[in-house]
Amino acid sequence: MLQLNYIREHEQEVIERLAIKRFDGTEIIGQIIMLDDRRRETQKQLDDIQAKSNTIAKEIGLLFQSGKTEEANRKKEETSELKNQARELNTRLEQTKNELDELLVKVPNLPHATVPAGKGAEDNFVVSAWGEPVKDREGLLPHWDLITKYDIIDFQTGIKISGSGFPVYKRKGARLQRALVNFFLDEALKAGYDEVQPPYVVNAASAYATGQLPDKDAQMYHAGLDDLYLIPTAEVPVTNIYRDMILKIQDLPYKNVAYSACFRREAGSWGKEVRGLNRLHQFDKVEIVQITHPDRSYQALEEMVEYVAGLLKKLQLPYRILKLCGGDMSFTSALTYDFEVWSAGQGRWLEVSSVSNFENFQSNRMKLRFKDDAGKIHLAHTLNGSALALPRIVASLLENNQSPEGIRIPAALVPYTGFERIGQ
RNA sequence: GGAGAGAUGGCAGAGCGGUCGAUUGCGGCGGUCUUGAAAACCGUUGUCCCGUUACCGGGACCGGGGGUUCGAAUCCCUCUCUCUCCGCCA
Repeated sequence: MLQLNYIREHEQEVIERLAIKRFDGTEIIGQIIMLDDRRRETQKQLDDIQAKSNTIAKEIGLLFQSGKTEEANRKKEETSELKNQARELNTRLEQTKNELDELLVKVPNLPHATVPAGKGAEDNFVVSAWGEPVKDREGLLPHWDLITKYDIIDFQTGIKISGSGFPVYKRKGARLQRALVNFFLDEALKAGYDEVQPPYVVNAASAYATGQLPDKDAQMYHAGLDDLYLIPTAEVPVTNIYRDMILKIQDLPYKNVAYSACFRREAGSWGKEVRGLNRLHQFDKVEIVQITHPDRSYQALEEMVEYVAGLLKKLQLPYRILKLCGGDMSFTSALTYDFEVWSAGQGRWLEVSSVSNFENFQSNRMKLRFKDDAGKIHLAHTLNGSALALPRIVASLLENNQSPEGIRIPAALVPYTGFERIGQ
């Protein structure tokens, strides 16, 4: 969430920047400042009363010790009124804090100054592109036909076991999954990321810290008996490693990579656009996360974008990089680049990665800070990116590399798959 | 799942109703000594909120929440977690 002090000191600027994200902050920002004023005022009054009570309590203690019981008892009576006042103020303070918090968590992150205005996906800005998308679809099959043809991914059996969106990967399909995961992890290690294996279920505090709660709870599977959420991305558990921590400045940046299965309910987003591997309830992803100094986060973002681009080049998949417009950005992000690969059999671009800088929006929620050389404490910046999500990579690999002789595996992946071709 | 014990500052570990934000040790930082280092000695060492923002002042925090009391790290209730034993088990 945004920092209160920043909101107070830059009220107009905050409202203007939120408008880029198509969020009308005129009313809520005013309310937040008003509630914070009330919070401060109440806090001040409460502190004063506590100070008085503390003084009297100490005096009573001394009186008892010196045997002046009568005087002590007289003093006791003085405190009862103070106690009532304190109780009242405390209740008001708690209420005010809760109201303030409820509003604060509804305000999205401010977009970076370079984020273009825009309504939705159609207004995203194409930053760069690489490779030659095959536009002639003559004789090319979409991946949902290819997986049946070669019997490598089985949606029907997945439906029997779990439901739609939970495919069973078989034979070379299963081995391709494992190969991609290992390839992505090894590449990240080479690029200096530390590998971690996080839990796949998280508590509410973790989901709240990265911004999945309170807004997007309908997108997560929830294990009600234990009140745990299945992770929609490894971003959640990996970033939460650093929750409530004060890091040493010289240890920054922290760079982690994690493979995990990801679970998404995708409530209300099913349709023909999302056939086959285009959208699943369970999928595999390798995620990179960085915790950086505020002065270095945009440099880190560029580095992460370069890194993801390198992966796609090694896989020889034509891609383009989009800078998301305000209207298409996520709630928590300050700047996001999306990667899309060309899918020849469907004749369209598929989003395979999203790389974002959250600045201190997540850090502020999760109290992720660092101490500088002077001993001062500041919020760190958090970033993450998919590197990469498997299903659409697989879709694109299958569709782009199909031939009468089968599906050709890109050279960089062959050491991991142990085969060069799917099919004959 | 059953029985018992516990949760205190970066770590270890005292305190069990009143100068306790907390003894002490280790670690960290600064200094004396030394050609340099080690050792020794001296000093310093948490976070958050509010006011002043040079200095400083007030408040809160001893796992979370609630209660008793003039006053709680200390007593009571409750939740969570950890450890030991038993059970179950990859």
